Amino acid sequence: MGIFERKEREKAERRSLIMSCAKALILEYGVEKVSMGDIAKKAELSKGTLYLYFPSKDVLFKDICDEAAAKFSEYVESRLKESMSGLEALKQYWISYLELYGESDDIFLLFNMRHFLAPDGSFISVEDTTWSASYVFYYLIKKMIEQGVDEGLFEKDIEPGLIVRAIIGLFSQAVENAAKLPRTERKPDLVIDELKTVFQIMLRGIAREGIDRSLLVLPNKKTDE
Amino acid sequence: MGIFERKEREKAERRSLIMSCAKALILEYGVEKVSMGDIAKKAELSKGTLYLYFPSKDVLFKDICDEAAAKFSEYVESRLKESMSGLEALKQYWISYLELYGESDDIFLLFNMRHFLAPDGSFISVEDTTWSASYVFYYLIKKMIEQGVDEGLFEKDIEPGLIVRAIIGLFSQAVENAAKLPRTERKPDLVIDELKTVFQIMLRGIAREGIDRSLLVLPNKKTDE
Amino acid sequence: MGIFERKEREKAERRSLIMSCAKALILEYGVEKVSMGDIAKKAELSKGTLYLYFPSKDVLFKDICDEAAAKFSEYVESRLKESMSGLEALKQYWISYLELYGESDDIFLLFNMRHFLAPDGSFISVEDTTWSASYVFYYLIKKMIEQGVDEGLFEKDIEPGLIVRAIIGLFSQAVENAAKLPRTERKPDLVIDELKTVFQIMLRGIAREGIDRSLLVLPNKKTDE
Amino acid sequence: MGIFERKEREKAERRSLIMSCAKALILEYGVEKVSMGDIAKKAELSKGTLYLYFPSKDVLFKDICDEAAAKFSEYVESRLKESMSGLEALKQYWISYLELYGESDDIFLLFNMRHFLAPDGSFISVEDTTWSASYVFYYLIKKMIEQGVDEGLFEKDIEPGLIVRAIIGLFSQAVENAAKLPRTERKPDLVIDELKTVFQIMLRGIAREGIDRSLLVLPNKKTDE
DNA sequence: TATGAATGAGTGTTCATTCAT
DNA sequence: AATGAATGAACACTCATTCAT
Repeated sequence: MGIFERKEREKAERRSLIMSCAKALILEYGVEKVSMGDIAKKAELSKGTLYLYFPSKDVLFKDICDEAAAKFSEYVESRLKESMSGLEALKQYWISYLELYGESDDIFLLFNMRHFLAPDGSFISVEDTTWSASYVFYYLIKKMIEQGVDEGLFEKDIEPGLIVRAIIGLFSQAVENAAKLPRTERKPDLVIDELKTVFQIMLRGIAREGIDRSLLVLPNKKTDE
Repeated sequence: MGIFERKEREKAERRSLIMSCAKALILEYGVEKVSMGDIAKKAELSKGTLYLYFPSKDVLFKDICDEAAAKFSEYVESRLKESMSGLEALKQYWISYLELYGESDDIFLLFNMRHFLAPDGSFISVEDTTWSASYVFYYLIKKMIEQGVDEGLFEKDIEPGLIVRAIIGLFSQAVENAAKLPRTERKPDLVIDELKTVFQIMLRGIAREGIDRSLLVLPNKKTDE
Repeated sequence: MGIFERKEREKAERRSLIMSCAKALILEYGVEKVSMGDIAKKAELSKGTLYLYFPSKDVLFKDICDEAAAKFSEYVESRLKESMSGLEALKQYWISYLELYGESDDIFLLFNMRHFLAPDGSFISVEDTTWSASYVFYYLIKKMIEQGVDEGLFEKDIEPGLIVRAIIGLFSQAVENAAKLPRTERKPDLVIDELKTVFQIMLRGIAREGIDRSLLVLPNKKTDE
Repeated sequence: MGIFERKEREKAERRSLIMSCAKALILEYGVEKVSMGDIAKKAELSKGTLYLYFPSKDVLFKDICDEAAAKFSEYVESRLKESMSGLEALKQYWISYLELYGESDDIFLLFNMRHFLAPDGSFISVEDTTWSASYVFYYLIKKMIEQGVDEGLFEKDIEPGLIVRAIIGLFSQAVENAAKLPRTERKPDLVIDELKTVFQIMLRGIAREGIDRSLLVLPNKKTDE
């Protein structure tokens, strides 16, 4: 009975090895430039073996994307509390982003690969099958905004879905642009600053008239409130 | 004396034919997927002929992009008046967008191809050489926003460059996502609505506190003042 | 009656223009790198026009080669006198070579293009149809050597044809190698020196035993005897 | 334990198959005319497969050349003895040439491909990096000649390097010209005879005055000394 | 006669995918 | 399960030659 489990575990490990090698290469060279051969070499496996774990390059890349999305979702969700207001949740989302951005490259992949993997219009409808994990992610933010609306912080007539898509889009862009630079030239702080500013502008833009803007200021690393 | 002109015209027409076939294919399948062979087939020309009009694929694509950008720039600029306030100019920009969006696909391409042509981080710096016509375009909006700041409409501490990049980014996304849909499923009105909403939110977000939001409402097709 | 002649003359001039443009390009870039398009551009003619004067690229190149050979042959022949001994004739050949080498590039082409144009073994048999002018050229030297044999200067049992081919081959190589260098780096004097040395060695090698080697020394620019 | 070796052997065989197909085509049609497609077809492999064994056309051709040069060098070197005089060594070189010429086509390629691989003037300087194996080959002969000079057989004032280049050049030509003929019409004996004569003439030409020419006669197949 | 736009087979090279082992 | 050799279609680009004008 132990043998089967070990096999399963080893299989999962291989799968995971392939994915992490692929991720490393994508981050180094960009999605378009990475070939199955490159991944195989990096993973010290044969090209054929890759196809034992993933039916195609597209699926491999999609899975990477999903995993990153799931990881981020979990990260955020684990830090949310029932008692939080919509705004607090959004701020926590931002902090999670900041933290994960510093810690791991997954956040990069999550947004960087969107164009490769979402060929059917995520701006118009993220609600589709290919996003799977991202789906959860999308709803997470959407719920925060809806809660904000309920709590009277945001305008009643906004479409939360649309806002989420815009936000995700802006985040994606920041990452993509950063990713296009040679790794050494990336200035994470600059990207983060820009993102923060734009995020804040979005929040202000959807806030009810008369809301005190100082409430909408995003924290820098830890909520200092 | 007419013969030379006719030849010139025919040449220009072929050039234009190639460009429009390329555009159609790009809109249908995305920049990355379109090959010179595809374009040749669509234009019912030989591959070799393409190279009579464009020295390389890159130049062809760049020309398409420049043309679209130039067209839009001109369109907007021709409708701007010295006397306009920053806000009025921005509204006029929006109207031009609306009108051109209905008329031609160029606006699609303009944004859709950004990734192909600006491989060095336009979010961080749109100010690069490869954008040429887009360069003008970028500064156009930037000036409008700066004027708005001067006129006391927008917050003094915003970075206009950053805002422009965010706006351009959002527009690009909308277009890209629309472009990814099978042509038949595209709902232009939906895209326009989304865009309008997001644009308005951005404007609200950068507006000085206390500014009457009804001033920032974008027109639907004609300025209703 | 003048009209026909003028036309003929103009035709010949065009032909000649094309050839000289082609020659210039061959000398600059090497035979393999020159295309019909390049030649047309240099001659300020259309590609089509080239085909009015030459049925194919091969023929054009062959004609260039023949012309150069003819020119050299004439040059040498015009300087030969009935009264000359075989050795004197050979020395005169060498002088002609030297002089033409300094004056014009034809000598370059003559040998440089051999490989392009003589795909049927000139070492084994120069006596073939494609060489035409070179044919004369070949026999010229052959006769000199034969005369040298008759005069008791060279060994009786040598095969003059073979010797000629070897000599031509060595000259060709020198030119080819010089031609491969960027024009600026060519050191004509070096090539000439090498050639002279090798030519002398060949003469010594075929001279009868006991012949005074000082007789076989080639002049430097003018026979100083 | 045999499986790895078999794989290796098969791999080497394929590599060798590709090389020999390429060689056959080069000999049949000339270096310039042979494309990767041709080679693939001849080897009954796909074009892609060729790139499994050689990273580029240039490398494939260079490898062929190197191999031929190495083979010949080895062949000659293995037959040389410390005790040999310069002249004996040169005769042994000639015998090796004769023997290998009869046995394999490599000798053909060695010289035939010179133009492809030494684009920077081997007559002027064979001493360049691209020759690799040929480099050894060149120095081999040079040393023989230098030894001959030391032993008082050859003139003191000759430049051995120049002589080697001339000799190599003549050998190349013989091969090239032979190669240009349709295979059926090649008369190896004729070529060999011509070459022998020319080689002997060169030797006589550099021999000190008064040296007995009968010493310089090259053997026909076996040293008859 | 002269043009030059058009052709189309050709070049070397890459890579996702398959399959016999 | 794992391999990696083999494939073949795809890529951007070139150029000698033709032909309607």
